[in-house]
Amino acid sequence: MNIGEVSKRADISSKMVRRYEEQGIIPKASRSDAGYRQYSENDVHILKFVKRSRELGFSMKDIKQLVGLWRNKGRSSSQVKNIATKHIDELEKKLKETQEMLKTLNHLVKNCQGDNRPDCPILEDLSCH
Amino acid sequence: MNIGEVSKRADISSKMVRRYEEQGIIPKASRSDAGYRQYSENDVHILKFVKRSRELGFSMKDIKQLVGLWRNKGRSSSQVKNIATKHIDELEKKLKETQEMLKTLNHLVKNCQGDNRPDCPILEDLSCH
DNA sequence: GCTTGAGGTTGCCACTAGGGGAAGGTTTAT
DNA sequence: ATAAACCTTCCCCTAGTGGCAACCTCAAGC
Repeated sequence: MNIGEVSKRADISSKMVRRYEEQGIIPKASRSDAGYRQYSENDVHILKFVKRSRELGFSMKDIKQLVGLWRNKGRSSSQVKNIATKHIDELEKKLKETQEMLKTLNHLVKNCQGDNRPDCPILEDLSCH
Repeated sequence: MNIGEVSKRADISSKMVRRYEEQGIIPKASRSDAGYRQYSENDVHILKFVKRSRELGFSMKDIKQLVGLWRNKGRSSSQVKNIATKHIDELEKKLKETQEMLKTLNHLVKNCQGDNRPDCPILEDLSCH
């Protein structure tokens, strides 16, 4: 399988497949005589794993570790759980920050007339802190 | 005022003050004979405006427009409101995505024993989609 | 056999909003 | 006079991706 095929099957751009290889997230692909990367069904499976991990917001660093654990039958589930728990903490922090921003922004927008006049509570807030 | 002073007063690194100038977000500073950037109270005010905007999550592109509107007394508050409303929409989209991730992750983590055994529902989820 | 088009290769630049540091000039205090 | 603190520009780094350019290869049609 060439990179175009594996990329279609895993729904990941060829670009990112090469990048994952560079970063050591997926094993180095073997090459054809012409230097084309060659892939197997197993590679599709790994790439789908990576894709699903990205969809859950894991960083590349986390995903590298997760793939390693996935392929290591001697792993402890506690190692996986630790990575996921840390990730949850980070997402919750970001969530709270976003909620704070939205709270303020919604309040400001509600009080802004949005007409032709220049008076604007949004700008007033931004300029006074 | 040199860049160090203005940077302390606005609580923005000197690095970013220079960068905001490059990007046209703040006006180009005049220079001393030695080439040092010179700032006024008004520049501190603009930089605080930028900082507050960042705290509310606005992009640099948005902030450039917001600073322009702030300094333009002929503005319409509707222009400001439009920028803020679009930003709210984007934040809400991100918020929902993060909540979705958290929902899944919390469910997976809850079902993972986190012990010495290799069996792990988190890895099972990641490998099956 | 030759051309054309699709798909592969590498490498470089861009974006988000910054951080770090080198190499060198200036100012200020001792 | 000299050292410390400050300024300048320039380049590289972060994470994750898109896009482009130059070049190579493979398969199909004429």
